[in-house]
Amino acid sequence: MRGNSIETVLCTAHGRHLAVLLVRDESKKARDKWSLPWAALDESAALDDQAARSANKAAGARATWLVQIGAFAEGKRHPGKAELSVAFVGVTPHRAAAKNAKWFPVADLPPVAPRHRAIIDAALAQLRDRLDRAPIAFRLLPANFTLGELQAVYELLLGRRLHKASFRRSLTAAFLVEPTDEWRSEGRGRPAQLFRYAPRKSRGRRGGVRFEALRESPA
Amino acid sequence: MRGNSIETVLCTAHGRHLAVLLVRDESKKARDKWSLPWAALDESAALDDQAARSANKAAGARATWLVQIGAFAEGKRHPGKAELSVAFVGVTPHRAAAKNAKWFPVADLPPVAPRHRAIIDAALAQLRDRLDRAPIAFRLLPANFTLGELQAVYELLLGRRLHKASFRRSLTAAFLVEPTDEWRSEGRGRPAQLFRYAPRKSRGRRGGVRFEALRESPA
DNA sequence: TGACATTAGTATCAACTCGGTACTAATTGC
DNA sequence: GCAATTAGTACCGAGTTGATACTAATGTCA
Repeated sequence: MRGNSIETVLCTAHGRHLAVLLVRDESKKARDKWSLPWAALDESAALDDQAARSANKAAGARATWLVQIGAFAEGKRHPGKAELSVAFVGVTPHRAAAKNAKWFPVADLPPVAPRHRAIIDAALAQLRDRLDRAPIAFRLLPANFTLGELQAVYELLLGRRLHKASFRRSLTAAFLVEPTDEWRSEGRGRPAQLFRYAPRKSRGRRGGVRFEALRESPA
Repeated sequence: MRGNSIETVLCTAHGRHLAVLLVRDESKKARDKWSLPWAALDESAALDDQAARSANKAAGARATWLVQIGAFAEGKRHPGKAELSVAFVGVTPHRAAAKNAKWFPVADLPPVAPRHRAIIDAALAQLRDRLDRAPIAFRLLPANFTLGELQAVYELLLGRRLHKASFRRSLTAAFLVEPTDEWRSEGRGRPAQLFRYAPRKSRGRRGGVRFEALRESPA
């Protein structure tokens, strides 16, 4: 193959782990058994649509959020020997994977082709980076969720604990969720109210400039 | 041409305008005279290096910050008929453009190929989006700059006025700049002290989650 | 030369925000 | 009923924000 390919890093929250969907690569033997879902690039269709279709086929579920993260050329050992790989990252609520596919916790991935490894790393970095600009955490959860679950997803992706009262104050102040009249009893303890993602747009951004993030990667 | 291409959106601050570098497309006649700097993709070199070289050649100046923004396939009328365009956005302090190249204010761009138009729009959106995560404003300015100039760049890119005292408080609290012993007298008014970008890294991010940005594009 | 306009930079303060601690609420298990 | 457990809230001190108003240093022009 001398053309381009399209690959999708589909992520979900699986208990206390963030998981990535990999598919069994039937064309190979013992090593490199797993790879990202990929397909040869079809010049006649939009990139987004191809990625969505590819994710849907591999996971058996629609990606509830999906965005392109870029083109990758390095790491020659691409499964299909594509010159250029256009990569996407997406999320979906957790459910069982389709045939020949499996969710792997990101901390415990099997070996994959070097270019796929680079794509996965970039995808996870983007997921963290865009967490406060795109509704990633909300799309990772089912339509109705408890605020505890939402906070757990944020903590999972950010890798640090958050203050419960502050988290809820900010959330309600942003008018991003609204309560349903359902409650979920999870064994012991008081039942939690279910919420749904229902953002109300605001006009224009307020507030000052936040420089703190610049101290992390001051290239 | 049936391969891939690489294009660079190089930006600078030109007075009160944000400007993009376009090059004269010699192969065409009256219409579509201008296009983004682009080159056929060379499979043997890293994407970043090719983009840096291309920007350097077109502007006659090094891009002080450069990052890939993705692959573009839509808008068939690419100047070189490339199947896929890998696009980069970069910034550079303002200086005169090289031969056959010209800085255009973003509000007053000449007609370009549809794919190039899409790339420019995406590049500017990324610039705004990454302003608080990458040192874009600092790289847009010369090595030494006044805090007034820095604030003006932020206001230009954000499209809104900022509060002077708050801006400076946040900036010094983030340990991103340090004063030089130079002062610049800009005609009338008190001279301004020159600063340089000299970030001191911090360990780990603090603070809660900011949901506000989610209310802008609640897809 | 001195008032004045102009731009740089700082001080003060009230309102707001954040995060720690400790509380109340509703459920299960014994 | 009572302890244990999880959900959700109240309070409060510390820190941050942004409006206003101030001081500082220069050029301009009478």
